[in-house]
Amino acid sequence: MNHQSIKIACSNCNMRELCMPIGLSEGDLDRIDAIIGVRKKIKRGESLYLNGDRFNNLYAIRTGFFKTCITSEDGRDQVTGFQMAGEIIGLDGIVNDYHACDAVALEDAEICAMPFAQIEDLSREVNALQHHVHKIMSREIVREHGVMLLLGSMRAEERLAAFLLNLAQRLHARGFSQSELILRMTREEIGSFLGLKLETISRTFSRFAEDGIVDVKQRHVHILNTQALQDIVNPR
Amino acid sequence: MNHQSIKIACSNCNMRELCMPIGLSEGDLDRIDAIIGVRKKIKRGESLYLNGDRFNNLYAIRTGFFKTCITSEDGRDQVTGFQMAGEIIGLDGIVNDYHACDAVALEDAEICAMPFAQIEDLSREVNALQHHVHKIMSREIVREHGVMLLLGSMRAEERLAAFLLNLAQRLHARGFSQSELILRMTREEIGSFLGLKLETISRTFSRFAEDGIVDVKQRHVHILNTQALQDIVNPR
DNA sequence: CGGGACGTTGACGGTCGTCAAAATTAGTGG
DNA sequence: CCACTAATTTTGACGACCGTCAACGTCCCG
Repeated sequence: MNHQSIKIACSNCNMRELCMPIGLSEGDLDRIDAIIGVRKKIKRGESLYLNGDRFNNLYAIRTGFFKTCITSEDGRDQVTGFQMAGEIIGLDGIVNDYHACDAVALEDAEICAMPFAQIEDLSREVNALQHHVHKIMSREIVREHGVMLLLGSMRAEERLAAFLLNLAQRLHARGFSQSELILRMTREEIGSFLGLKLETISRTFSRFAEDGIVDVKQRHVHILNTQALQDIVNPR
Repeated sequence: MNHQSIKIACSNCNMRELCMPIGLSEGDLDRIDAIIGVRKKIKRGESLYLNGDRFNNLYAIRTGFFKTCITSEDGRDQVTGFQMAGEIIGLDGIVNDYHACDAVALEDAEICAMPFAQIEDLSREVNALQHHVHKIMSREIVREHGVMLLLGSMRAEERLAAFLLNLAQRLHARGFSQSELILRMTREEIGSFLGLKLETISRTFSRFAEDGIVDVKQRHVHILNTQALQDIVNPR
């Protein structure tokens, strides 16, 4: 598999500052580079792993966009998150050695597979890596607390406003526009994540558009009034 | 502070198999014992930590019952979980060095404070401890996925049935009855956790009682028909 | 024994889900 | 490149579920 000319390495990955600890020495960075196993392309619609798959790797997203979702016994579906470049997925697999959700690419994507056993080995020697792994997991726990607040106590407009602001903020941190974004997921997937039906998502988008808060053309969203969205999320 | 006769040690803690990795050597267990800093009593209604508090410790619950909750800027409240003996809380603080939620005792409780810096130090040397910490965090992530499914796609009856089954199962794992339990939290706190209002909790309890599924007297709950609860959660 | 917190129940209304149909877009194969 | 089908989105009408408001009942603790 040596047919690519570009060296695969965290050291020259432009997502480094997002998924790696900062202030690593050259040597330590090289050691981390060394445990990146496979770099793989995932086509839109394909899954990186499925519920029940044996857990071996964490995955760093290099490019592309994923959703993670769980399905209950009786077929209920819940999107638990949307992940973009620089984010780490697969943490759900650690506890039982089997993945507890599906990770599906919403657009063509590239990931770096990082064998978790090697991460544990190396993090015993590189303190910054150890702490970084802990922070990533803690961040995910805190993020999910926020989703619980959203699902447990917000109305449809508030949920969608919070969702849009969160997406825009994360995209902006990656160098994209603060106000223009392309949704990589369907209304149904947004609804599943937000605990609403796709019709409600569509209607709420239409209402935002009527109110001049956003401009929506299918999956192209232009946020015209960020403050208004914030006011919807956090009514004084 | 040497006024207690009983030695405080994981080695003689009856919650050990719940909060410690299994198969540790005597020596390793002693080393873990050594990092347990303070054992503290928390009275009902008092908080172990609050949102914004500096993060220093993880806490193992020896006895008692806690809730964790977050409050949004505009005063919305969300209970993110209920924790009982043998469970670890405080993981939310790792990512930013500040706690991101409140932990409040719902009955008089005792906790062991474990300085996280020392946990990281020791887990570099004791592989089982390192992996155990990872598993605890991953378990919390997976648990929260389940809560998201509940909040995002279940109706009131289903949520309460799932909640009761979960509580009963965890209490049973601690040697209590499978079918009888005492709720340590108010209807309002149950409602906050389940994304429902307290009146809905009360009404749903009444409906379960009418149907002969549970016997409810204030906070005493007797599950008369576990299968019926499971059928409510997972309709065929 | 009294007061406050907690719980129950009823009536009513709003938000969002359900069902349905039509419009628009995306994807596929000829 | 176009035709055709499938998938997605929008919009409307209606109803169910749960929230809101209110009153009352119960328990606990000082």
